Amino acid sequence: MSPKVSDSTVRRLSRYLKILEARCSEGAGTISSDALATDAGTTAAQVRKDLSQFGSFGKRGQGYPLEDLGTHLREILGLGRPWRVALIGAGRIGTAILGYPDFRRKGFEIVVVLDEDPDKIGTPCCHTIVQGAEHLEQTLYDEEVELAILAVPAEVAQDLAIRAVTAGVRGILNFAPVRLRVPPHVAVQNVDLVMELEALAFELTHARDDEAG
Amino acid sequence: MSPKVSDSTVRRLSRYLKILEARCSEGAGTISSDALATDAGTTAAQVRKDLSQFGSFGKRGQGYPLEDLGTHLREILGLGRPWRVALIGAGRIGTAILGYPDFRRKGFEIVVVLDEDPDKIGTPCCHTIVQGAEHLEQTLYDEEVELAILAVPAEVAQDLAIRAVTAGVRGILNFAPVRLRVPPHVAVQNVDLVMELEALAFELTHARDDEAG
DNA sequence: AGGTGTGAACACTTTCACAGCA
DNA sequence: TGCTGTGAAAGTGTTCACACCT
Repeated sequence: MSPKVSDSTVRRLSRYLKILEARCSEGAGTISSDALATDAGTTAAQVRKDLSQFGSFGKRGQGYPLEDLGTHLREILGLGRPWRVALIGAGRIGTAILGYPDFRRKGFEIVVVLDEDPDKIGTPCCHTIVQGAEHLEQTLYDEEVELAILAVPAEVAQDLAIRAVTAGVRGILNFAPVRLRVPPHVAVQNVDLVMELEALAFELTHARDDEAG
Repeated sequence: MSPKVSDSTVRRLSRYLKILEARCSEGAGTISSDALATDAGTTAAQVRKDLSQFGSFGKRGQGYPLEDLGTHLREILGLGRPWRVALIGAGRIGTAILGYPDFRRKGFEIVVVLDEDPDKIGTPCCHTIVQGAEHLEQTLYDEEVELAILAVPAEVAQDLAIRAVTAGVRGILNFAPVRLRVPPHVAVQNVDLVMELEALAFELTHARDDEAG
């Protein structure tokens, strides 16, 4: 039933859903693959291929029912139920993330915030109180945390990742610029800002060449 | 001379460079494609293919000279010279970025910080003073800014992006969850944290299926 | 032997084109 | 007629295998 879905497809599904939600609030009832493609910055054929991997959600001659497709996409992406998330590291990036309202809106509930800094422990931080990291395993296990956001210095990232996995975490969003070594059943997504800037630098440096030809 | 380089290749080059720099400080003189691959989480053949697109940097039977390859990679990625960067938006994410020391280390100098909040304007913020956004175009032009980091609410992102482009910016690192419409010569890299979490949710939701078969 | 550089094979993704249903 | 769903074609990225240099 699930014949491997590529990462790029998943990213696009995510984008489609956002577009649907925007249109839904405008009250339209249906959307064509062409319109979706334009908004998402891809092609109509791509949209149809992506969606057809999971079922036939459209009506020929009409397009896709907005609300219906939205529900399906949420189900496909695994957003049909809330996810319990731990934020590990309440430094600059960590607190920035905590203030981000979109997470909760999409069903990602940050139920634990951990930090090693004694000054931060006990501090209220956006609905939650910062806890120490000594009992990380127990806390994450008790709170039934499934996802962890790792916003800690590179030196301690690997250690904390393993401890989180021990506590039952199966997915990690990693902001530390290191390649985490985790068991195969654990999913990791890396966010490396320096790498993104380097990609920009590369593109701009080689722009002249591309234009020629 | 430059026959299109894929985005994944650029990301890997970035990783290779980081590994080289780490090894360089340990004082080793040479590294094999196999060792580089292991550290980078890819294959030896992939490493050689990636590098061979830009030249022959290795010595058969020995491997790649550490320092030499590092210099080449920096040159390839466009890190041979510093980049002047503007941070647009000094909110939570903006200030988190500003505190990130790795940017400067890699040659990305944040020379301007802009925000619309009157309370923030004039405030010192990590070596820089926050300026108002009214004269964005003039300021960015005067400071010869080439890259912009957009850390503002989604509603104003598109407008500020265009204004930055008008001021001569050719690359944008965008944190707002919107698809920016910019002229074709402008490079955009998006960082959408909700999307990353959704990718994790998808993977975990479909994990059972994958293991079967 | 040891390890790079590279064409050829393979796998995966995107685009095309059109049959088929409303 | 309009737009979806999909096999087949084209395009892109990765892996293999081996010639070749030290």
